Amino acid sequence: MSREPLSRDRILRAALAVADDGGLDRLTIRSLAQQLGTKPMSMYHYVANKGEILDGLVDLVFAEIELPAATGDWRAEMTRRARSAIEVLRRHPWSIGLLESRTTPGPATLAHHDATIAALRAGGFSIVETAHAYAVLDAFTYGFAVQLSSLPFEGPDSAAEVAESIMAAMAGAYPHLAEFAEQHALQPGYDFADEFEFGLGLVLDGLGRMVER
Amino acid sequence: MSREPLSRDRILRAALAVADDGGLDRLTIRSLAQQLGTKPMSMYHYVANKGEILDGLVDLVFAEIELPAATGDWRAEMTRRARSAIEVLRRHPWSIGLLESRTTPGPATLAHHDATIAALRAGGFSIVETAHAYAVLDAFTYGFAVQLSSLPFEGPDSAAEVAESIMAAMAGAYPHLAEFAEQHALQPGYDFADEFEFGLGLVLDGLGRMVER
DNA sequence: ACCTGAACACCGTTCAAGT
DNA sequence: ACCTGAACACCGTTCAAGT
Repeated sequence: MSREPLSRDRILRAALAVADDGGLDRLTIRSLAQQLGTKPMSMYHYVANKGEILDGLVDLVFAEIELPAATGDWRAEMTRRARSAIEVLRRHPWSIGLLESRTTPGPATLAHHDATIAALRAGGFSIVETAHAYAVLDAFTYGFAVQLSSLPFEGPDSAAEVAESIMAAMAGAYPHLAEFAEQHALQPGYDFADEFEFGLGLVLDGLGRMVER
Repeated sequence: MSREPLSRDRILRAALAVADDGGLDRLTIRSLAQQLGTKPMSMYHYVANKGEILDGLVDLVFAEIELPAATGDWRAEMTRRARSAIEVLRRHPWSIGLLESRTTPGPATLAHHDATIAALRAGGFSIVETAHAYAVLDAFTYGFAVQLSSLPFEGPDSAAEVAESIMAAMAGAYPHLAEFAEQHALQPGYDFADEFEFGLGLVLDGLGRMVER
């Protein structure tokens, strides 16, 4: 089928595709080789081991996040960056668990850090303030992505069904949780993703106060 | 060696010990059996599969986090809870990647959620405000734990050495990142963990403003 | 009832061999 | 130079058998 020669790039793009539609568990050297129309061992000419593929994937995901610009309007740029990051992590939920375990940053990852620092500095943040801002922004954004990905339900329909049954057993032992679920989280219009804008606004407001005083 | 009979509890405690000193990769059914002085298949009388062991581990970790009390002083209770969570996650870094992938909460997990909601409600938070607060607090706390665990270095000594060499290659391509690292992150007294209190304070201040107005 | 040996269908990776 | 078959040391889990 695929007659173009193997390459590190082609391997990584195929790995991204496999992970996107089967999750990280489905991504094995063997399945990857099959998807590429080669044999497992062929790939070891382009990557040292599976870890290097995972590192490459993390960098591919980072590359999809919009880079902030050093315009001086740090709030607009950080908002755009955070929203883009959440979108990208929703698109590649399998990557969330990976970002934490891989400690060898690739070029796109480094470029992303560089652009973010540049945008904050251009907005008037000192180096110490930049450190504060970066830590709290990324902790919030990344943590929110984790929460989103670990919600037990996908659609708003299944949510109610799944939870309703748990609820009955729960009401006695966990009254506050039960009340919260019934009156809020299980209501028709509820979407946890909406909490992102509140939290992001809260963090950005706090940072605004930090630099103004 | 160990003559006390096998039990779900004994299996989970052993699994926690294995994960604590070898990481999650080292925790296999086979290694666990050996640690317990039994054979792999014996454990299937107490747990359905490995996933159930992982679910149990997550609940054991949750059980270690201090429960907030419904005293009305929500800020003190949320501070205590967040600090405790970070401590616990540092003690069991392997669990961080697990919390996200396991979607069947155990009793300690549910009790934790219940107590947190109760503490916020007792502090005067409406249900909607509780949802806001819980989302942003947990996103920040959990995300910060992830950042901490993915730092490439442990001690403050190795930090400089590891990074110094990267820095040289980096300075050209990523000038802002290089400047930031040199002038801040690689300075002797720097400890990323210190950013936690800043971020937590920022989030709590924001929540305080939300409930006061 | 509780435990376990053998076996199955998988992994990532090494090593020696093909073209 | 690029690719690959066979093999090794692992996995989690099923199934049938032991006590």
